[in-house]
Amino acid sequence: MAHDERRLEVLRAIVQDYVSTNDPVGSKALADRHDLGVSPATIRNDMAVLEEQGYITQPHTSAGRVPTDKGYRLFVDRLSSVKPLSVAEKRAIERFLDGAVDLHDVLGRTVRLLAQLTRQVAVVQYPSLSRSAVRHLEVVQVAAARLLLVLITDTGRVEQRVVETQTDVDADSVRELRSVLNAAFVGVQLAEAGDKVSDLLETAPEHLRGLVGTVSSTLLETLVEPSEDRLVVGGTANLTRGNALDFPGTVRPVLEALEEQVVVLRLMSQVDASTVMVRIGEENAHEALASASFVSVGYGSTDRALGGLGIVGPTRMDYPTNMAAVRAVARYVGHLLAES
Amino acid sequence: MAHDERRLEVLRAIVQDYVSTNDPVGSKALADRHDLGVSPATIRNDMAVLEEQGYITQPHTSAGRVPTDKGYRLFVDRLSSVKPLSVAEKRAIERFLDGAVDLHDVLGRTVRLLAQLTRQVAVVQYPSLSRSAVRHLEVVQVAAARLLLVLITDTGRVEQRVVETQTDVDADSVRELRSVLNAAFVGVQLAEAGDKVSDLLETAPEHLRGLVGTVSSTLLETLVEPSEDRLVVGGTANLTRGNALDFPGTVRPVLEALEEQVVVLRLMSQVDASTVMVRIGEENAHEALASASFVSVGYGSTDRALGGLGIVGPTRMDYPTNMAAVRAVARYVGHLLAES
DNA sequence: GACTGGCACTCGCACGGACAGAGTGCCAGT
DNA sequence: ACTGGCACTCTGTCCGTGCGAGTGCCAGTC
Repeated sequence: MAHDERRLEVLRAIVQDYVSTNDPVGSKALADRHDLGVSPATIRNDMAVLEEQGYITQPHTSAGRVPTDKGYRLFVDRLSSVKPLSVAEKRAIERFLDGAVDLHDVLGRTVRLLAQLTRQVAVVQYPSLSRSAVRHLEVVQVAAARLLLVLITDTGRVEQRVVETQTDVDADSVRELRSVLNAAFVGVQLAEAGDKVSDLLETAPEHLRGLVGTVSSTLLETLVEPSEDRLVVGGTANLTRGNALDFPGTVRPVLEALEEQVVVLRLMSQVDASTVMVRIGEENAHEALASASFVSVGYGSTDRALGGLGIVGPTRMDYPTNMAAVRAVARYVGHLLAES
Repeated sequence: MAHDERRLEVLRAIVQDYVSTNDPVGSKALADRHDLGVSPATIRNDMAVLEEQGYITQPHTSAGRVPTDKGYRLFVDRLSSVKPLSVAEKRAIERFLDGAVDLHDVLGRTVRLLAQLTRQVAVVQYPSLSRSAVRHLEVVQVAAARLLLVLITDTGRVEQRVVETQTDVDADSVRELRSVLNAAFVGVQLAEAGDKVSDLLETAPEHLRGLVGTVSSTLLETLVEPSEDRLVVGGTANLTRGNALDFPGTVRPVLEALEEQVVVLRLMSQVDASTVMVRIGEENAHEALASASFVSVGYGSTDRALGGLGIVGPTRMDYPTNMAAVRAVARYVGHLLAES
């Protein structure tokens, strides 16, 4: 029906105008700025219907309309296409990320880049341990009965734990332990390392059994602990830009949620590497983020997402552009980590 | 002179009241809340003098007085004593920090703890590389001509770099390289590692010269780079508490400075472990922090500060309590890192 | 039946005056 | 040297008014 067509067109126009002007948009302004081919009065009728359907709302009687979460949702799903980045932006991504010296540096640059491109808060998750494989295990003796265990993954993460042994350990045992561990674990996915541990306990040389047991249990702890999924946050200053309507009252709860990390990590756990995920306002199912949107995607090869990255901002954001930026950065980071 | 005595007493009272009530304080309120033994009129005279001397100021004519940076400085230097922490607080520190599994965890807990204790933004610096010694150097081959170099310090930091070698390397060379490097560097302060490198180039076996050269130069880069001084920031949500007077206009520049890190790190470079450093407002000599105070101290043993930690907040803060908290946390962190 | 122009209506907001309250500075008195 | 009293200044607030934006509705037109 031509009717519905135009109504959606009106919704699209409202979203676009509101995002760019930062002001509730009225029928007259819409008619002026867009070629809808109808008069403000007609647009008003359409708006009344859109409001009834819950796509838009007015902050107060004599103000223009503002999209609701549902309105943004429809916009993202059906009314917009991801806007390709400019060549300059692609260049910027490369220039910004090349020259990173290690994983920490890559992620630090990524979060700054993303914050700068989108002018929102950026979040980047460390490659999930459970999706990494062991590249090397190092054992360093720091005291007679204390070992430092260092785990290096193929994704560049380095985790360390101190292990207290029941008895003193000599240098030979350390050497032996190191080669036993590496022989058993190198190349193994961490998610499957649990199984290997039991194997190892049986096959390990007699005199090392105790040591291997102690060390292995620490190793397992390191992996099981899901809180070890780290998050880098940047660009929080961007929260202070924008409209008073953007966050009701204060940005405080958002800042708190970002520091909590847990909240964001939970959202992040749902990403996959092929499609950009958008969570709008109340969809986030967490009070602090009820007035925020979260745009994220997994990075890594398409068949294996190593972790996620994304942005957090007001629901009033430029979704097409931001989705493009998030996707582009994720791709580049994926390449970067794959080849290191 | 009894005069001056009382005037300082008045200043102290103003600072205390302003910090706790968040409102400019007038002569009457002062007379009511403190036993100064004189009438409001007399206090007014004292205040006029204090204002003339630049210790206090009034936001506008009919408001009470507010301390200036200079006023806070005098308060910190001469009018306050560091307030000891309650037993409960000391308990909280121990409970909070014990059970940390590695350096990252220690610093993460520290920053949360400090933010919670002081209700300000907390910053913690990673142990400075230049003040750490090598505990172990690990070389992992990740491709025919690519090595991963992992540096573990006695302070628990782990740094990694990828090294591209000119020619392919075989497993034996890697092993040899590893032992040569460890023999040369283990126990050496990183600040002095530069000297060792040239020694090593001469003493290393002929066939390893090239390899040692390439690896060493990367190693040096890692250390020279001062940007590798990392910073953990937490409790930024606390910036949104408090008075409109606290930060003129917006907290934005403060957030930006915290993300920059460089600014804070430069301030942090001046800490020592024995005395708590307080920088008030304009003293920070950086525009973004002109309305903020920075309270910091070094951690580590008293003779060797490994790094710094502190808090950033409005100049209107409870200095005695916050200084105590910063010092107490630094001590505990120092112990913790010393024994690991 | 769909669209449009016109019109009355509702609000929020900016402006301005009046007012109360807080706080000061000054002065004369003890 | 201190104090009580007093006039003064300034801000924040409340209220009434007018304006403008934007709407909803209705009668009229294609």
